[in-house]
Amino acid sequence: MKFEAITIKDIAKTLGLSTSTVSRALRDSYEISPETKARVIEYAREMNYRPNPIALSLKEKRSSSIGVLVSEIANSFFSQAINGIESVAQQKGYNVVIAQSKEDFNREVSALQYLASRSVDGILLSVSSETSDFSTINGLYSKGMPVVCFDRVVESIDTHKVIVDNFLAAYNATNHLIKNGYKKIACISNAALLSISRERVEGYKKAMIDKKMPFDEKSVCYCPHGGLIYEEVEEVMNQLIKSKNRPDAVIACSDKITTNIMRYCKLKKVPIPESLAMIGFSNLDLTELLSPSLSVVRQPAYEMGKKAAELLITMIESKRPVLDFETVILPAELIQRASSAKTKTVKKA
Amino acid sequence: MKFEAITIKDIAKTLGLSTSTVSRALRDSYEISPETKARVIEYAREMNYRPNPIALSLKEKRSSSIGVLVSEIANSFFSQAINGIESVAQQKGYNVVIAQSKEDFNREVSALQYLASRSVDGILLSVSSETSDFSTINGLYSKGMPVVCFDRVVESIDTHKVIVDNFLAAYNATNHLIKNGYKKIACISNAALLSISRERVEGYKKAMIDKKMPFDEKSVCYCPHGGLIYEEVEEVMNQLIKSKNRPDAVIACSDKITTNIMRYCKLKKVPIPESLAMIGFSNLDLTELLSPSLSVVRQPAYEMGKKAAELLITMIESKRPVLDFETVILPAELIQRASSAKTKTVKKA
DNA sequence: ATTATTTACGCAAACGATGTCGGGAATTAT
DNA sequence: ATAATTCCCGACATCGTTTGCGTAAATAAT
Repeated sequence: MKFEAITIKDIAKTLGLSTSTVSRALRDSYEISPETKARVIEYAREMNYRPNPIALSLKEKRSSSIGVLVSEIANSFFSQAINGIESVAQQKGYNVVIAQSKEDFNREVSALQYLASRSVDGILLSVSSETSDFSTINGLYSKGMPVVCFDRVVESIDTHKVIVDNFLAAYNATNHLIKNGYKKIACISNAALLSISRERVEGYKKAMIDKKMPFDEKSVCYCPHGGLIYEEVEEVMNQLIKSKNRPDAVIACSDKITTNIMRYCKLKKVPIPESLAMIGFSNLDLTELLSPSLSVVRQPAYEMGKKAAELLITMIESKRPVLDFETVILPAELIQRASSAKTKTVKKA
Repeated sequence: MKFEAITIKDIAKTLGLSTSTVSRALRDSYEISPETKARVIEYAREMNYRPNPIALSLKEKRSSSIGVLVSEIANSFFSQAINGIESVAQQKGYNVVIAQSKEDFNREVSALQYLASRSVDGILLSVSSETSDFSTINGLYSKGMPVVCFDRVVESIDTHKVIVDNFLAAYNATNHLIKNGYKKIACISNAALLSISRERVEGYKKAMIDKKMPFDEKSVCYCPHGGLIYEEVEEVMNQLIKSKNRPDAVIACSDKITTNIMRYCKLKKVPIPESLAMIGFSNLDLTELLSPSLSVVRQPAYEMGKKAAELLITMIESKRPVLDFETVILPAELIQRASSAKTKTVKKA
């Protein structure tokens, strides 16, 4: 099947004009007589003419589109961020091409290369949890492709970045558990490579040390696939639960890890918070409806997307190379609910 | 900022060849000598040359990309469907451009028009709940743009369609409530215009009539925004709860309606299922973790996306106009959990 | 030695739109 | 009446790639 849209050439032919004249008439150039303009505009409207964006892109060397590369769109944080990105993009006349890495390094590279080959004017990137080799993105960036990192940033490239204060968020979340009387707090994090993992784990450690809590390196666990796979969470949880130093609370550092821990506790009949308290990073909008209602660290995903898109478009439209870069750090929100509430068996510290 | 990728012209210049020769060498044409081929291929590899897809699109009049238009990607059903779509697209060498209507007719029209202007080779469409005027999509389709509808279909266009057996799903869900002893069952549906709404409401009605249950037209309610806005669900629920014929169970016909009813019941302290049983259409993957665990009708979203994408790509690649169309009807899954369980106060019917 | 064929490459057109340039006709100035 | 100036519009090149056609040189056939 083929879809043949009307072109400027078709209009020129039927109206007995040249393509240049039609083009100028449509762009309301002063060198076209009012009568000709009217004829052209009327006919174009009638035939529902739209300029071919592909031809424009080729000519202008820009596509008026931005690429977004995230690990998964079926993830509340990212879909909310994309909403923020779209709101800005639409307003500024860009459209958004979304690609998923699924936390897979090879998919990330091929997605980047597709986006790169001039089909987008810039890229918003949140790297996959597998990625430790940044040569593809570095290569693109050094050749002049505007890139803004959000959430999971690439330290090695010097550009705008939009993140949450992960350190403080984890610090506060851990503190909240400590205040509620929990003593043996474990931390289950995303892949160790990720910036967000490091920052969150650091926040957790600092809180534990500041409050002089017993702290054991074994109580920090990593899920290389970010909890996407239930079994990796199961394994980590089994280890924690069966260890002689069984934790009484846990902080989960990603959306999927959070929900998979809840699933685990339900399956294994580990009552929350009585037997294990928990708080997790999550952007799901129904954590209040879970059983028990879930204490969460919520990231301002929509705002992050918005800000990242604004920075990217500024970069794209800047005439001269951008030299000083911003790292926007937004605060996360701590929402206290039943899953981390004080339990009677725990004496206040 | 500008990103200048290497072109065939650059290669030609440095190697002292013509663009045609380079092009042919890269496509392994027989009329290029092995030595020249080797030179060109080696240099292209070295410089990481990629053909400009925009130039290709212009020349070939195809973009090797398909457009997906859904109401919202931050919706489990659609994000799962998109995953299915992407899996097929990637395998067949297409990339996916995603657009959201946010249930807004104007956004839908402008998204369609963007996709239309030759930037995609075909469109996968699930219409917005506001749409009653299908002239844009009809116009595109009649001009030869391949379109496949999924989930929310447009009856007036004759093309491939991929849906769930909504009638049967709602029939079974209603029956399930009846079997568990509920008598006054209300149905809260998405916008009345949508195909899925009509089919689901019909299934509900049929079950009520078959089982000789008291049936009142007032027990069918509609949310024009598909439950996206909490307040519209609140209003409907207030009416139902306060009516003299207060229902003892409810069937919710969309994801957002389902979760917003739960939110309502939690806020208003309406115990589920004791005071109001419920079952809802939902593709969330943590409905088991809700309080109470939620009975759901689950759609095979991933498979629907896959099938729809396959049909679309077949249409796109078909040499002659496709004339006989398929309507693929997949079964939904009924998952019984606590929210619709029998309660002691209800005698078995 | 002359002609025919093959080999290996370049030229130019095309896709749709825009912008630069140039020029014919009509109007105004001299 | 002639020169100068507007006013409108068309021809052409361009973006990157592919492809049909032409062709010089090399080889093969006569």
